[in-house]
Amino acid sequence: MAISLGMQVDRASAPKVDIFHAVADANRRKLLDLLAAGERPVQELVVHFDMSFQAVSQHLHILAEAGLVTRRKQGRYRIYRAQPAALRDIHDWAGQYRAFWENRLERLGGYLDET
Amino acid sequence: MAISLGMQVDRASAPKVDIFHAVADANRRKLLDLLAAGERPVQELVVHFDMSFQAVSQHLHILAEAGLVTRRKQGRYRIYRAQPAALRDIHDWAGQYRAFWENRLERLGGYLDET
DNA sequence: TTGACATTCAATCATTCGCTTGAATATGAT
DNA sequence: ATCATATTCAAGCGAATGATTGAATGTCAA
Repeated sequence: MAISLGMQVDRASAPKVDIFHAVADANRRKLLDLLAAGERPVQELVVHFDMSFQAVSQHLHILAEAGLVTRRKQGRYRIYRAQPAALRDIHDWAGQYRAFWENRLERLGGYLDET
Repeated sequence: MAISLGMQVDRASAPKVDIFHAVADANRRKLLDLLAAGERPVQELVVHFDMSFQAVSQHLHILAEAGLVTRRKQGRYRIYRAQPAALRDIHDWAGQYRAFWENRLERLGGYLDET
């Protein structure tokens, strides 16, 4: 596949922001949900928020630093794409406690109180 | 069942703290992990942190407000117990993106860009 | 009763957060 | 060239966060 003209990709490196923190904000979760439906320029995301354009941009920046989105420059647009593979960590972490809501177990693992 | 002497239970009501926020802090996640092995008094939790006793107490307070732990007074101890059923919400939310890390799909749902 | 222990309450403080506004940069259209 | 568009950069601000310290409360032990 040839390289598209005027196209440049910012690759994700080592995440600088903790994903738990990135996802703690409801607006950022909403952004991820919107992007899950398909990549979008910032413009199309902003309309879903009652917030300034720049504020949305800042949230996207944080998501990018957490490795949850990547962006691609296309003309004067920045097209953001969801990259939520990192959410697997969160999924797995929460999944450790599955027994608590499935079987109403009160304890996990093999530990016992020795008091 | 008769009421145990010197025992009192603080029941969880409607959570006042968002679980995503409660879990955003690494120390609080560590507390949950410790408590998953079995209920513990604050004292036994503190030793695992490089932090003042009171700071740990504050974190436990936040976890309690999020409904992720309950506490029981036993003598002069406060025994905390994990109640991480609410983590199911987080687990389910992150699970929405499962396709991203399982099949490397780049899009979820039925949405398409109509640009 | 006196004192040690376990925990919370309360005040304080530096840092971070989420947001706003205004300037800067870059691209496309005329 | 000029101007509008799309987005980021940067500075500032009030509010929330995470921690500390000291005082207060309650329980056990001598």
